[in-house]
Amino acid sequence: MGRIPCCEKDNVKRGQWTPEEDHKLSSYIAQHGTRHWRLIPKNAGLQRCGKSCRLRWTNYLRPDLKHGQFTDAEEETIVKLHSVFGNRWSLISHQLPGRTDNDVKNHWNTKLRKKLSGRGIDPVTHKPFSHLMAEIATTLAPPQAAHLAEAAIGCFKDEILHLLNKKPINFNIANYINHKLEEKEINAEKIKIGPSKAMQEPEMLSSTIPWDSAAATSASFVAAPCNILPTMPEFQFSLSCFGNEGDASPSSQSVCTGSTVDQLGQLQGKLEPENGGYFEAANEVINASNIFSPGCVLWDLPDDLVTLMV
DNA sequence: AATAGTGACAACCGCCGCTTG
DNA sequence: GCAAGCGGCGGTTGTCACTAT
Repeated sequence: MGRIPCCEKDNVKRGQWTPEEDHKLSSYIAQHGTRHWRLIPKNAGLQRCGKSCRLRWTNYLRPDLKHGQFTDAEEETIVKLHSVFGNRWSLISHQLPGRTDNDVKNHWNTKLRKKLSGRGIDPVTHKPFSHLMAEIATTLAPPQAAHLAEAAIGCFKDEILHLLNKKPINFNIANYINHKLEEKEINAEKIKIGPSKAMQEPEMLSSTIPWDSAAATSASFVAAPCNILPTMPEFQFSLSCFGNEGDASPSSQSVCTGSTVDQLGQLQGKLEPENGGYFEAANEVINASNIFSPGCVLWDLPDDLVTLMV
């Protein structure tokens, strides 16, 4: 036996509120207050459910509400509080005068979540994606870790997709390698770049001139075969930078397949680019100079996962 | 110009816990 | 102590405007 509904569904209006309805509700509440929501629509002459009236009032009509854009400070507060309270929107909104739980929730779901993802941070745990993967790798035995990692990637699929689609970083490996072959001197530090920097300055990665080591911190990479790959004269990865400083630990090796960039040849075999020569060059550079340090991981995603994502 | 896709926001739904009789 | 009712909450869906194709 369920609960008795708070109003008779057949006799109530639903959907968008009209200005007239807003006026009726506001006027009534100004005179009588907000006690007994069940009685308010009846007394105010509204064909609405009491619950609907309450929502309309608390989320929109209340005079103390702010209706404009969220400020940077407000966003920062939301992110901080969300890292502590999770989806306790009411709790969070109480710290933001003039904002309702619905406002905060909507803003989080439409903007902040993606913003965090764009920075390589899992919006649920507020940890860098690479940390989560590394945790999985270090806490579980390889078979379970691989399984869980696949599940995790499934969970992060939207975020990863967002990164790949919205913030693509086309790393022109050919130009980079050519440049490095000329230099004959590779410093692993030079290929480490902080994710935020990378997001801000993607051209650093596509430039024929390698990025500035001054910008280097550390990073892990997710590599998925780009669908433009076969058509490009140069081999390209679609790379997304994850992680923060300190990520470059051996434990952050790929838990999907156990492959690191040392196994680029395998990746080559999988992808079968027409320009395999670049892989030879890549391996040469890698072997000679440790271009990708062990901590810099190419996530060699299983084909079915890639298919899912792409 | 038409259509599809996306983002932002508003509103609804169902569950839960507290209050009240 | 118990059940009904209410208000609050978080998740989900609907709607509209704007943008891209």
